[in-house]
Amino acid sequence: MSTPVRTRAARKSPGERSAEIVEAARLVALEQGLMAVTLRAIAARAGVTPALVAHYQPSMDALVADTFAHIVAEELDELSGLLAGRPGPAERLGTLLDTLLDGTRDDVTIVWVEAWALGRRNDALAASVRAQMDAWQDLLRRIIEEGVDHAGFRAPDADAAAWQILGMVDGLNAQALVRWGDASERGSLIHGAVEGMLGLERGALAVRD
Amino acid sequence: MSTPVRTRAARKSPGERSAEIVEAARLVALEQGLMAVTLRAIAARAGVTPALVAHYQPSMDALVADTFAHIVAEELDELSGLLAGRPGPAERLGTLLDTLLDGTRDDVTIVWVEAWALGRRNDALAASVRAQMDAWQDLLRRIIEEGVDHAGFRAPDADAAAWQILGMVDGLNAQALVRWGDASERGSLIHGAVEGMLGLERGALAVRD
DNA sequence: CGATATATTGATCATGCGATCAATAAGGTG
DNA sequence: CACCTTATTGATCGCATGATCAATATATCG
Repeated sequence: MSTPVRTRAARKSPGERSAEIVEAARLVALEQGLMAVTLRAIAARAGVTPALVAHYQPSMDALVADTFAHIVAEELDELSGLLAGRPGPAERLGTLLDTLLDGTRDDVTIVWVEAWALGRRNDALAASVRAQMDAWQDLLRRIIEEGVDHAGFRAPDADAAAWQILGMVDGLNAQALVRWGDASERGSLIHGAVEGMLGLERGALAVRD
Repeated sequence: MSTPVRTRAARKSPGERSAEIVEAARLVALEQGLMAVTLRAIAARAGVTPALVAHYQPSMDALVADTFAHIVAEELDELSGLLAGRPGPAERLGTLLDTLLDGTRDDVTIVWVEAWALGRRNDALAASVRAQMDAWQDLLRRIIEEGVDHAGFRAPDADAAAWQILGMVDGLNAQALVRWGDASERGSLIHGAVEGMLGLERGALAVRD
């Protein structure tokens, strides 16, 4: 067996150790969901004792909330960077939808779904979920507004359209957690719906590489 | 305090007791979510010992799956009955959307959200979720097909449209679990989106009583 | 080099979970 | 009424959770 003989963890500065613990929590959440983010799971991941994890965190509720925010904010950053390289609103919107529904995001989706559920009993998590929802809606809304101004999008209310699209993305992804899901089928669903909602012709959001 | 002195539960037939336990599980799930469906919670609700609840159920996984199916199927039945009284496809679709997003369904929504999450580790539950999703999509698809035939709906693919709408309904409801939610705002979002997707004029799905 | 501050640990507690089983008591039957 | 089937229970096990704290070991500083 490869059961490593546990040796005492090297002494490190609080800042460094704290960052390691947050990172371990992030990995646990992505691999097994937010509900699996426990003192012991994080400790095992970080090569440390549960007591040390507890020592660095005020409470599990706060740790779960931080872990959620960390995961989602990081993905938002990455996607923002990816979108910056796209020429126009239609390409940006198409890339965004394809990225969010490409079928390789179940790990992040399960984090969202569990956050909605756990948020009912974890106020800090609920606040974090609200903030992240707003951030994503904001990104989407800006693209739509830009498209209305410069790419022929027809959206009388960009704010509402952004919520509608975000709702459908979240709903389809959540459903896909349990349903056998052909990613391309899901992608086609969201493309068709969004093209219809924004008055675009079919295929307008197709990503051409 | 009103802590009732526990007396031995009256002896009942297996069928009757089993039904009581299923009903108690249903109430627990609606009040506190699927994750709170435990032997002890059900037992307290049914006025019985945990051992008896265990005696009547093969496993908790199966009990949770049954509870989910019971709750969702019952709601589908009720809604079907309600829709039967509506004159045409537009009225049926409008009533369906208003019912699903009227802001008084958080108890059922939390059951759906937790079912998606728990379904990853409970095969019976996942199968049940799939079946119920199909049933709801079927109801929606039939209404859309009828609308295309007789009420001017423009949906080249009724099957896809039903999945799109169901995705948006589930997504918006799940988000509303954590977000302060003005129900009328959500209703307006979904009405607007669906009217756009089906080529209907604004207000076509408004429910007129 | 020795002293001090503190990062780290092992042990332990209280709680809640599903599950099991012998013991008990209630109801139906002869 | 007596018997016997079985619905119901209390006790208990093994496991996992978050939390706490005195004890220990290590890095840093004087």
